[in-house]
Amino acid sequence: MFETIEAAWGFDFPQYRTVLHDQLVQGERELNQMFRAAPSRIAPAGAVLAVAERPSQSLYALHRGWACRIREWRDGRQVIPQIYAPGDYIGLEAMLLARPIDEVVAVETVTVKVLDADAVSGMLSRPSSATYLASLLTEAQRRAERRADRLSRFEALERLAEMLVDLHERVARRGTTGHRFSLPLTQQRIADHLGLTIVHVNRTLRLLREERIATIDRRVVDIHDMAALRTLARRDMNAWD
Amino acid sequence: MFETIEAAWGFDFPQYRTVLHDQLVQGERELNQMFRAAPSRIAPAGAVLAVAERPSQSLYALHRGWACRIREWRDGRQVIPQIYAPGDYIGLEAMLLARPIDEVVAVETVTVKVLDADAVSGMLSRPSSATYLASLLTEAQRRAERRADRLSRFEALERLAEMLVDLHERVARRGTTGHRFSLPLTQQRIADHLGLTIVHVNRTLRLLREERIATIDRRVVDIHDMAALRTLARRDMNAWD
DNA sequence: CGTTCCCTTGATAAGGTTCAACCACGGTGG
DNA sequence: CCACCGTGGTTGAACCTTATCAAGGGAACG
Repeated sequence: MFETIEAAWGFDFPQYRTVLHDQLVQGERELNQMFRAAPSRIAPAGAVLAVAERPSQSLYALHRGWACRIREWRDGRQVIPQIYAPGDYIGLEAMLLARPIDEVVAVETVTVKVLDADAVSGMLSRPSSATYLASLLTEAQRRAERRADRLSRFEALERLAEMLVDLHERVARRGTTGHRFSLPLTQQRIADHLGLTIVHVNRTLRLLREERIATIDRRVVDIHDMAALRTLARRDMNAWD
Repeated sequence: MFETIEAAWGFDFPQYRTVLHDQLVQGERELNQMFRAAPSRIAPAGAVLAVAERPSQSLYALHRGWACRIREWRDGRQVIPQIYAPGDYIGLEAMLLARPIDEVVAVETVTVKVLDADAVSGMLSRPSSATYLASLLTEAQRRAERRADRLSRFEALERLAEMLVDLHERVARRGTTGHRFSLPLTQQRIADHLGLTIVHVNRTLRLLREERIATIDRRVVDIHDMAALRTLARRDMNAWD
């Protein structure tokens, strides 16, 4: 067995970590401030918040409603790499791209705060907020890798359970208590997100319903047995939780 | 059908894009310079370049040899979210994390250039290089999402073909011509990367061999029919190529 | 009151895993 | 020099999960 490189080469980590931490805290504050001052907009269900193929160096903060990022395959099928809940930032991955590869669509009426390209550019030139943006990007990457991991190892029931647990946690963090929340996604969209067919999503939902674990009816999720759902979601398996 | 938000709200994009472009070019130059001045190290096959659970705010440039990032599940199985070829940067996703979730292992003897935590911190405080680092993170995220997409839509043969095409492109970009290259990964590792079992990877490799499209023998890849391989890899399907 | 989404269900087939065994090759030690 | 061992690769058979094809059903909206 080999030593790690750091140990072998005598690296050490001084107080750098707390310096970094301070930068992040300050950067977060700055971003929050800018969003507080930013204009707020309303977009109807189906509106395209950001277009593929067109630069959009602006950044959104989703304030109310749900949105999702949609990637279209050339064969017409779609992939939904990300679902945005209230409180999420939108546009991080497209911020620096000349040509984004997918679009963001409001799945119901949403209100968003908008930082335009100049504001984003300004943030990138301040060390604290640039570092904070980088940390948000890191987090986004981590999310993408979690999704990849689940797609490679989880089967349908587990994927669905994981999605519901995740979404519930995200809406719960914003204050909604209880085990019911609205989720304005069609089964087709859920299938596109989980890498399944709509038929199989439907059957899997029936399973959850029959086992009295959770139901999705007319865009409303009801979690009846959170413990069972979490077990299915295998929150104990991953390395990160 | 709805207009896009930008159109509806009258956004426009001025010369910001070229400003961004200049920043990126300069940032890339700066990072290259720092790596040129950075110390070079050799690590043997099996060496752990970065440890999970321990902060490692340093950045590596893989100069020679292959490495891969390994994430361990609590049930003992492993996932390989990324394979590093010569020329790749290592440690981007862990750069800002207090607690990385996976480790990077050299799969053969490697030489790497190392930027320590202070150097990274310094880059983050310069707008141009901070922006460039952010763009590298964006690219990393994109790669992760590509992987997720393939896992959700490709079957075994296509995944394997895609991997071979991708790796070939990456070694070819560094000057190696021809359709043969060394790939020091066991079938188990390939399986962990593609989300398959070792048994099925083996069978799929046999298929590629029987069809005279490609062979992997004793850690050496031979691509006999690049056109067929690219067709299998469905490079025409994605939105981004 | 018809049209249009979206959801639901059955039958069948394809793709992948699991289990179990065997093979090949490169050490290592007697 | 050869027997032994461990790692990694190979193959078969049974089974399981999911896709595909096809058809119907129900609710919302003009």
